[in-house]
Amino acid sequence: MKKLTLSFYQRPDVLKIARELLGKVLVTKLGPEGYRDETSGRIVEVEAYNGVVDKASHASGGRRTSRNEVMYGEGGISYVYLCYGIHHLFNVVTNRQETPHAILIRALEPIKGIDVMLERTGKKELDTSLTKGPGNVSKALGISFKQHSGLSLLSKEIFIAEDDFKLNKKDIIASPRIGVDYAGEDAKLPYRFFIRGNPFVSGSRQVNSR
DNA sequence: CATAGGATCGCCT
DNA sequence: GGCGATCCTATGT
Repeated sequence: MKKLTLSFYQRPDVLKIARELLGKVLVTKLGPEGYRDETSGRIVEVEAYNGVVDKASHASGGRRTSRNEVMYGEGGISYVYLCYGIHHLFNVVTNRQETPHAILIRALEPIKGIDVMLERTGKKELDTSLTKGPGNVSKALGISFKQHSGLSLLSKEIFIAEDDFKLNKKDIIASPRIGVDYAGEDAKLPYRFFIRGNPFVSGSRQVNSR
């Protein structure tokens, strides 16, 4: 496995990067047990947020607050925030400084540390709900907004790597993003990408466009 | 200072 | 498919 480099994250096309994140492996090594608490999973569902011109983005219209400030940083860091008072949502910041592109990681297929993930989520056995949906992803991997927002994705605590897994382009499906109805016309943009037929993909409809 | 609402989830019917 | 949980953040006075 090799870590993705800054040059991967700092490219200008957030849609392309989002597609390329499918099949990569998100790894966290967090908690008191250090490396023993390693958890990882293959990314099977993402959503791209295209900066200031995207009404669904927290950075829409150049909005800049203490919460979303890290979106304006260099590509290759995390943006984690609290949603509905309960869920921590993990994003990858892309592009260069001052261009607030981000990609929400919505679902993983668990690879390592399933026992640790079960412990963190209070579940008894592995089923697809363990890492299906962005709230569950963060919970299983131990990611929280206070501790992990703005962290470098080249750090040893949180990073994304690639192994020899290959994904056929035909198995990538695009659809509108979920839960962004407030964004008007932009809610219809096909900025959600997922791996066809993967059981960990969230949502009831696996709508096909592309 | 007060208030409304959210890039969700899981349980209920 | 409907709804309550739960709390931080943004915004307005």
